Amino acid sequence: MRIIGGKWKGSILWHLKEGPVRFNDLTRMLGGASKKMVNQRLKEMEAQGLLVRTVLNDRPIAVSYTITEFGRSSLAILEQLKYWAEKHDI
Amino acid sequence: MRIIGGKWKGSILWHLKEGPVRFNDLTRMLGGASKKMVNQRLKEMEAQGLLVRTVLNDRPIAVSYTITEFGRSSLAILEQLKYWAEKHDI
DNA sequence: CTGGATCCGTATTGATACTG
DNA sequence: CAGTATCAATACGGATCCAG
Repeated sequence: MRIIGGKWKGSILWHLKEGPVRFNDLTRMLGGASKKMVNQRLKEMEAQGLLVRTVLNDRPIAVSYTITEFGRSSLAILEQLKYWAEKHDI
Repeated sequence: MRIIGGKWKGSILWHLKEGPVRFNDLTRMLGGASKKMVNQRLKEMEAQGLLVRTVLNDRPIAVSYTITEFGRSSLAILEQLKYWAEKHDI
C-alpha cells in the first residue's frame, strides 16, 4: 500500500501504460490534480522505481515519464483490483 | 483503494481471516494502532460490508468482528498484493 | 513547459485519560 | 472489555505566484 496506494499513483501508472507521457499532459489526464500533487507523486514514484524521468529538451524544457518494468508489474495488481471493484460495483 | 487502502484495513482483514476476533485482541494484534484508530477503521469497514460486528455479551461487554464474504473476496486481492510485494522485497 | 516556494485550511493520526 | 472525549501533532491537498 505504501508503494501503490494513495489517491493518484494508480491513475498515473494507468496513464503511462501505453508509453511515455509529458508532465502537463499527465496533469491534464488526471483532471483535478494540481501540478504540485502530480509532481510530488512523480518524485515519490521515481524514487520507488515505478517510473523514470527523462529530460527531452532544455529551452523549452520538456520532460517525459516512462513506466518501468517494476511499475508495469504493479499495474498487473491494479488491474486485478479494478476487475474486483467492477465486479462488486464500487 | 477507498475500500481496502489505508494504513490498517488490510491488516485488520488479514487477522480476521481465521475467524472472529474480539476488539482488544485485534488491537493487540495490530501492535501500534491506538484503540481509537482501530475503532474508526472497524466502523468504516462495517459500513462498507467488509465485516460484521457482533455483541457477544453485556456485562462484561464482549464484541467480536467477523469477516464477510465480501471482505474475504477483497482478501484475495490483498494476498496477491502481498505476494507481489514479497517478490520485489518491499 | 516544468516545476519550486509559499500559504492556508482540512484530514488523519496519536497519546492520554475517562466511562459504563 | 469496548469503546469515547479531548487535545496536540502531523500529513495532505489546493491555490497562487514565481523562475529557468
